[in-house]
Amino acid sequence: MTPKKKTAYRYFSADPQDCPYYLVTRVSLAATSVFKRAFAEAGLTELRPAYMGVLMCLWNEDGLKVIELGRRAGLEPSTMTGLIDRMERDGLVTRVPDPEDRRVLKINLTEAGSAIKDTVAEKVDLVMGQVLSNVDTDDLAQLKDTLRQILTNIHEGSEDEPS
Amino acid sequence: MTPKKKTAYRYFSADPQDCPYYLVTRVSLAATSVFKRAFAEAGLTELRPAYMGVLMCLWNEDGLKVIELGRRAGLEPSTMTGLIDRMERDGLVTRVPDPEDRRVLKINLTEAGSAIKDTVAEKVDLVMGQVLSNVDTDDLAQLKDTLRQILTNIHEGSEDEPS
DNA sequence: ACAGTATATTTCGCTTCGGTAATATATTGA
DNA sequence: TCAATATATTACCGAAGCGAAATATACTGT
Repeated sequence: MTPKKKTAYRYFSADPQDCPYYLVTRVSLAATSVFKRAFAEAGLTELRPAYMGVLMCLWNEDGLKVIELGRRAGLEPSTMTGLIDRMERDGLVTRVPDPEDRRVLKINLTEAGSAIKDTVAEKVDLVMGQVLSNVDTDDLAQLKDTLRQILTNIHEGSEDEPS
Repeated sequence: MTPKKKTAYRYFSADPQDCPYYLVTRVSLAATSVFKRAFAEAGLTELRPAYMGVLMCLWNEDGLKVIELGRRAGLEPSTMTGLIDRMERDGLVTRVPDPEDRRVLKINLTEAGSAIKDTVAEKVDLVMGQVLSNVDTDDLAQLKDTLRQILTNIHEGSEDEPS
């Protein structure tokens, strides 16, 4: 009946709203924008969205080295350099040489970096609450599970597979 | 019993794996990386992940103006300029002045830009299939719904609300 | 001891994105 | 007609990220 099978793409769609990649990217960028504005409005001029990941790691455990911070925040070492540069410039962290291993620099919170913790935590929680309004608990849990599954897929796919 | 109520954050968590913002951002960047490598391996050296949104719009309807492309791809006009610059440099599109309105430039696909459609569609479908393996249809639909809801929340929140 | 390898960090170049301001053209109202 | 306003695009700047290569230090086996 069908002389030539029509190419049936499962994921390729002309409608961006139907493309998971488009949606994920858009949400990521839009959320970043929201955080940026929220911080500015709260007078947290020294705080940028990208700092959050690093700060949350350091509030939990101060003095981590660059690589470890990158691992926890999901960023490449080369990305960390610029990020730490800006955070240092903005007075949130300092680089402290490690006497035990002269290759490593430990990243330490400054007074200011420690002090803003509660303010930031409140603001982040508030923003997340707005962004996630009308998303019930189950759907949120489901969202996180699916995203984690996708990350697993990607990491497995990029591993060296033996012959 | 509890003399001072402990601050119970609903979303603020020290564990990135539990933070929706972290997960969404990570998936977006990781997926971009996968596309980049896949295109390189397929010999599509002139194609970068960011081009996909624009190309998909143009394959659907050629000759759109910059602003309209940006609206459909979810990008600011100022972002479009550099993107179109690179796409033009890489031989995928051209800027054509619109005689009806001398402010606008219509973006047209080149021969090369049209020609790669099928190759790209196949590759994208393949990559998406790998990235979304172990994610069943319902979960994927749920994921998209939730992400769309979040985008709606963000856009509503940033609208000018009357006094 | 030392050559080879591994690890930590940086440097450099590039992409991708947003925000603000400038420029050019259209449109509209008085 | 012409001033005010609106729209389309670009220019410029900074942030944020990746990847390859360079540099410095540490470790390991012989």
